Amino acid sequence: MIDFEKLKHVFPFFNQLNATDVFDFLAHTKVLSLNAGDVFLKEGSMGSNIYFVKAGLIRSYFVNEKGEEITNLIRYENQIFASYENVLFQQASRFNFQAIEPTELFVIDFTNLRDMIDRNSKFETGRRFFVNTIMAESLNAIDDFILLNPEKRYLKFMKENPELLNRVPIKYIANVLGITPVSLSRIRKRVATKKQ
Amino acid sequence: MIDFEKLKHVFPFFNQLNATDVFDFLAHTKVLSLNAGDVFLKEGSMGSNIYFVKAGLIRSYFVNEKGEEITNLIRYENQIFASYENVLFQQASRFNFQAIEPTELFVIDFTNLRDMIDRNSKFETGRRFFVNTIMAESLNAIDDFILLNPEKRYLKFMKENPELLNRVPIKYIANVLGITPVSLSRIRKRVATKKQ
DNA sequence: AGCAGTAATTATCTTTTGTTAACTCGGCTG
DNA sequence: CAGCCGAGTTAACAAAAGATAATTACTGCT
Repeated sequence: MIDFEKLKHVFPFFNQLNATDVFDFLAHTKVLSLNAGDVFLKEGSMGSNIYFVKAGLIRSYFVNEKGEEITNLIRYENQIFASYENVLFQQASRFNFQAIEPTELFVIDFTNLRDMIDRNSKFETGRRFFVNTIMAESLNAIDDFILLNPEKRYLKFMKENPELLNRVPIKYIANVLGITPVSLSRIRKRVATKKQ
Repeated sequence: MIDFEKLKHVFPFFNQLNATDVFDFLAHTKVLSLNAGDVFLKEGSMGSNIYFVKAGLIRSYFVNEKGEEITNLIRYENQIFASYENVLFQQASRFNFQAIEPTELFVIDFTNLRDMIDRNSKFETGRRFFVNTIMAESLNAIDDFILLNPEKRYLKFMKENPELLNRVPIKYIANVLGITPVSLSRIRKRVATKKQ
């Protein structure tokens, strides 16, 4: 079942919804249950889904010219994500999306959401929240790349996502930080010895 | 005067506007004329303006703890920008915005734009275009930081903005690329000698 | 023209990262 | 249980970037 308390925490606009609104919302959502390793959205595929992580952990990645998988996004509980190409531009997804752990996702079809918005303006707040959240994250990420060196980016990432260290391969984190796994390993050692 | 042909080129939704729509739009825009060096939007200030560069060139920057100005955005003709904190979150701008050359900007108050959208749904297309454009740029920029090393980022930047080299101090470009001006200078030398 | 101030390059040295490969450690499987 | 495989660390070297300072190139100004 859906944990509405968490939803309210994450999506402020939920507080404004009455029972009818909630029913309306639920009618347009699906739940997707995944096993660890499942790729549920493939590079090249179309769609207009927005995902909300109810439980578990996913990553987005692609395969570079050397055949290596490069992870560019990690999402876990109470976070929201989408294939931006799909949702924003009606284009094929550039990335694969894979569950890292057993994962439960809410799936909201953005096209349906648009219908809902037309019928109920309260949902507009939710849509805007989604877009603004992604935008804010993206802009902050860019500023971090401009401002911080890899070590500082790692420290900030760990501060903001302390639990991830035990849940994903470190090489995924290295990818997201824009450095090699070997270099991250050295940074981690450096940081560990610095602390004492 | 406004160059509608250019506007149509940059903003597809303009093609859908009739004379009345255009009049409506113009009633909510202002033109801002700036001299080189003018700071027209200061860190800490509020507002909800979206800017369109009619002519000239601007940058966004902030001052770090060492007192150095760090440029994080450069915009020129037919590009659109805003203080995202202002427009998306009704918060104080984190950055200063300065004209680098004599510059003419269209200023569109986003609050007014919202009124316009309510009265005329065609403008919704324009609003979405603005948001999607910024979003796409941001997401691409992040992928570039993850994927490309400084040299490749520089080459890509120059390919996409060939004219900028002669119009802004190179150190601004270095900032945007997330490297030091000294390092960019070396990269430029390396690239130049490689070519022959 | 001469001067001043800033930008850009170059030089030198230190630090960090990339690359490749070896090695260790667990987990998984036949 | 032995063997395998992948993740993570470590090592060694090359390449690149940061920091600082000196030098050169430009621009604007009087």
